[in-house]
Amino acid sequence: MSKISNVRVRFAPSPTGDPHLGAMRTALFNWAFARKNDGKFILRIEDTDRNRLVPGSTENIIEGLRWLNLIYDEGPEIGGDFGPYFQSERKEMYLKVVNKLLDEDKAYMCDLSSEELEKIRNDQKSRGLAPGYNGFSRNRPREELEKSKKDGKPVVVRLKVPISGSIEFNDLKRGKLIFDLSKIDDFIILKADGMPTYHLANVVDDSKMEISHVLRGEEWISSTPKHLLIYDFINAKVPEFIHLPLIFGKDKSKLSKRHGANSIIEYKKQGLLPNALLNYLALLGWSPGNDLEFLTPEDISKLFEIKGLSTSPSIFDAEKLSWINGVHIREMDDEKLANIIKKEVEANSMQDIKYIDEDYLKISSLIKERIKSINEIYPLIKFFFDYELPKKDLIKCADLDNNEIESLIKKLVNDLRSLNENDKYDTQSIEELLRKNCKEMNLKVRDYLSLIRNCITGSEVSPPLFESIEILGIKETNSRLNNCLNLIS
RNA sequence: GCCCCGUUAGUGUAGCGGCCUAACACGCCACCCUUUCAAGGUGGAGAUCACGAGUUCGAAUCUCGUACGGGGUACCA
Repeated sequence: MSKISNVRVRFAPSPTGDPHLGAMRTALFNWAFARKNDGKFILRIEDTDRNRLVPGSTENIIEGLRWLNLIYDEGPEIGGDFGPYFQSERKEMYLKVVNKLLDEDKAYMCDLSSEELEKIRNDQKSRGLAPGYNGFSRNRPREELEKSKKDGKPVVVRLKVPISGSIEFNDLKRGKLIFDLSKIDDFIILKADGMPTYHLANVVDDSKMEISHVLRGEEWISSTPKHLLIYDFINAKVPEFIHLPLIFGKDKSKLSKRHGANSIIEYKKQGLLPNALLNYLALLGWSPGNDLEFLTPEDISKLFEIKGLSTSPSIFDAEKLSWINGVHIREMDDEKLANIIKKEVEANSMQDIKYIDEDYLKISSLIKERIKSINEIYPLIKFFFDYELPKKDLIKCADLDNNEIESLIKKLVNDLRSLNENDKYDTQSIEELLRKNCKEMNLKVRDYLSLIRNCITGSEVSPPLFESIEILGIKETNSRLNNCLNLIS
């Protein structure tokens, strides 16, 4: 596929809460589309609603994008040629546009209050009519409205939407979409507090920032005719539109806290790898067109096509996310995983760390196929660092009594000690020793080894035993075995 | 209510008029491997492609209708 030239796309969230999955997937697709076509990816903060603004959420959005490594070329803290990138800092531009619209009679002021509007709508509903603005101020003289404003009445500016006709656009994925203008109200473009509404600010900015393609959520489809109207009224070039399907929870309702984590900050805390989240998100509503499932961010940015997008909403599946996180962990280099493990140990262990890098490398290869998230690392290898004696009833072996178990462990301790004296021991010699002892006692491998495992790790589940003993060292292993001896004698 | 979008196994997707008695992946079940747990391997259950008409020699694929789901209808985005 040839590249599209001069691509400029944007991710334009409102700072009204933590960045959620759906928003991040929109960001991902925008990012991928930009990268694919050697275009620019822009972050713009749409903070025109001062009431819903949540302090800190802009920072969270930025942190989220950073964590996911969705690097933007222009944005709030890094600037760019089309700034500022906070809508609240672009008020003058909107005002200029609005005034021009007013002068050209393409917009008009209205002094109806929210309460009055509400009353009108309720009245319409009760009479079985479609609720909406009734055009109250559409033909009133401008001076009258200017006076209202001077008198301190809340005055908004509305767009003069044509009474009839239709407007259409071509969604790059969904095809031609046609809307009847008579169904569209004279909607508000400038609020009484002097802030623009989304519709106005969004169009002005996309135009001024020379956005070429708008990839946004499906919830915007029905607003698109409004945007088209504004583009037309201000004589601006219309970008291409691609509407992305929504993401739902298991019960087909909008994704929320009830469905598990929704904020991507929470996913970070849950031990997810950013690349795995990206991989999963990419597969929700998009497909490279074949059976490929393991995708790195680079793969996504190379393979991304509008054609591969889906048009129907998808349901978020935490289990598949978890699975793909496991795949990404397994695909990771041992060195990289070893570093992560080290950090997890530093964060969790009470003891002094007594292992060298080589040990971490070994641990890494032992556990990489046993974990599906970073948070599972420490519980699995805790016994290396913070040993807890097993419960008494874990010191058992087939139907042997305590005396037999005691002599069995004593023998092992002795044998291990002499193995240690011979110096060089490794996984193989440890394995040979244990298997030999097991055979001599006529025990099932399974029974014998689980006794030893329980003693040494304090748990019935652990990474492979022989390797674990090697890493632990024979001295430490024997000390633990002796502790268990005390427990049953 | 009105406007708009959508509908392939429980979930995500593939399919783009004949290769479809519908494929892959997650999940589920069984078996194999195996020192536990995993991972891996093999196999299985699970979809009359929402339903009904039509176009066509032929439809999951094209058209229309219905049902269902969702979105919008705010001085929210």
